[in-house]
Amino acid sequence: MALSPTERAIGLMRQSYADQVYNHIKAMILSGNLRQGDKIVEDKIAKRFGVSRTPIREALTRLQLYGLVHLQPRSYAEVVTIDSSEARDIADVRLHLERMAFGLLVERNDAATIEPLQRAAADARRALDGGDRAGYFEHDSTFHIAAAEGSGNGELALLYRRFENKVQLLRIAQEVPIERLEIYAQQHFDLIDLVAAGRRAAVDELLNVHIIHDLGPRSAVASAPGGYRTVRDS
Amino acid sequence: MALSPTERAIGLMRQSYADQVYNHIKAMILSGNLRQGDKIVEDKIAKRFGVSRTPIREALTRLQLYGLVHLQPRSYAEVVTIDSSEARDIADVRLHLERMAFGLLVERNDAATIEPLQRAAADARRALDGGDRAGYFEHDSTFHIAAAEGSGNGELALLYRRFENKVQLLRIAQEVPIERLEIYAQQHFDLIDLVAAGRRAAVDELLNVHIIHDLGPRSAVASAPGGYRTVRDS
DNA sequence: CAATGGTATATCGCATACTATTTTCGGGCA
DNA sequence: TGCCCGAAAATAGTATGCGATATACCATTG
Repeated sequence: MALSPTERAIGLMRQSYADQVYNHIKAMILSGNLRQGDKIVEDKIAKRFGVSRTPIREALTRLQLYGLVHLQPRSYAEVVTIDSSEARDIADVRLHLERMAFGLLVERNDAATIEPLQRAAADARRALDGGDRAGYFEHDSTFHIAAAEGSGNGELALLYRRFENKVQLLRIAQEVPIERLEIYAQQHFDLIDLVAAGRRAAVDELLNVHIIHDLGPRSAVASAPGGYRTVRDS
Repeated sequence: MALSPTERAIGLMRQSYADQVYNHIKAMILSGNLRQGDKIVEDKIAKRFGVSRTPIREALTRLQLYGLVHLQPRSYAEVVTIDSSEARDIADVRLHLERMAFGLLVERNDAATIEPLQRAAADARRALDGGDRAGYFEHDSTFHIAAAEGSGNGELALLYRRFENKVQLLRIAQEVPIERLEIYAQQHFDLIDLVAAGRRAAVDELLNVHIIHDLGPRSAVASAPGGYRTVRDS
């Protein structure tokens, strides 16, 4: 796993082992390759990757802080398990973060800013049409992260990108039926249209539908007037 | 730095060195003992604490993820510096998180939940009266964390507790004049009263004043009608 | 004198080895 | 049979050392 002379010659800055391991484990979790509650042992992973435990530990520390694994002191780590109450909490927090992000997007009213959302929405649509479930989740994630990034608030983007890990974990675990994913995919386009139209209240309402969906009521959100039915009726 | 027989006997689980170092450095940063941009060298700290670099590195990794230090790969770490643009972003995100928290508090309408806020507000007031600036910040922090905890949403509490580190760093760095702190201290009580009175819109408005204060306009927040003047007029 | 290059030093990244704690498991005992 | 206890295995926490990289400083050159 050493650096090849070629890599060194062209000055390619390689990721640290800790980075690589972090990305790999995260991908394993978010792809469902590692399931909730699965045991993670430093030594095993170290051997699998052919590195020492030191970078593994660093990667696990990060995964813990991103909320993807639970570290039992002196014992072993496991992939976090999210119960239904936590799922509601996560969705609720997410709703508020996204409302902030989309609110700022509406304010900016900048076509260039929402272009990445367009692309992500289209990619998600395509993945779904191709029956690529994992691919859909990936692009769904990208869509919402793009919204946070496009808000212009760097802290929000940072916060959201971290938080999104847990959201993605939920997406995997919930095994949402494909018909519902179809609806979500369409809502992405609707959101873009509403943002472009500057219809802030309608955006809020649609976000509520898009994010809270069938988790049951619990949130402190106030419904915006003139609820969401269809779009392009402005 | 070893564990005494007594500690072991009563089963006191001592924190790991990494934990202790983490807490200590964090306290140094949040107390202003380490200032923005200050260089942090693993070896120096290791020697100061009498432990090896390994737990130091773990502590620094965590501090980085909490947004308090910046780790330059292969170089050294430094305390993060927050420019005015980032400060606005942080305040804006904070406002939205707190609105969510206080919104849930209003909904719950539970006296027991608000009690920790009462206590923190009183402690802050006392600290300020005693001229204890650092103490005031500490209790100010506690007040807002208590609100997040009291919201009943565990994810929000988690998110806010992390985010609050940066807020606290800002509090230190901004060197707000004491007269303004007096105002803040009063607003804590006002917030509690408004929550108890169930006046959600007024809470929102006061939060806006309390958090955004003189950072200049930038936020996407809509002003609630019937702004904030005085309290106890319900 | 400024810019450039090179060398020394500072500092981190990772591997290895050791220690302390937790977990597991089997055997003795009620 | 079920439970408790103790030993062994599993596992994380920490220390130490070496190699790699970044930074700083100085000399050289135009």
